[in-house]
Amino acid sequence: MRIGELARRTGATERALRYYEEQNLLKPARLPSGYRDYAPSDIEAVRHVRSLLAAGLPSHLIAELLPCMVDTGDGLMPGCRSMLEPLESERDRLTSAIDELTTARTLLAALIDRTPEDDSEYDAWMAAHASA
DNA sequence: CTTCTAACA
DNA sequence: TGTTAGCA
Repeated sequence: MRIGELARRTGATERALRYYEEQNLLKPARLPSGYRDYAPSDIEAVRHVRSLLAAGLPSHLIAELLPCMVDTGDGLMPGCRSMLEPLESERDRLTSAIDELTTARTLLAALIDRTPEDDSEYDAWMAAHASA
């Protein structure tokens, strides 16, 4: 399939798809016309790329990882065990990021819940906090 | 009409 | 990344 169809089917822009190729994340064949010719399996590959890129993984790591995921429901393909260490690092980085986001969300949620619909209780609040 | 490369009021 | 120009 050509770039337009892959873009439609993945939600990625054509611009992004060409960028992925430039980053060696995808290596579409070329039609005699010069148009990129993507394999059906690239649909899933693009989904993985978008997810991992959004999670902050460096493209070079994703580039190495993709071929390790090909044709595997779960684990990495044989010969990809060297990816384990960097992947564990990314996993831990995401765990920390999630913790920080959760803390921020909890703070915002509390502020929102404690805020009255209007300022009708403003005077009471002032009285309760009057210092001098 | 679709895709391509290159480039940036 | 968007977007556009100028081709094929």
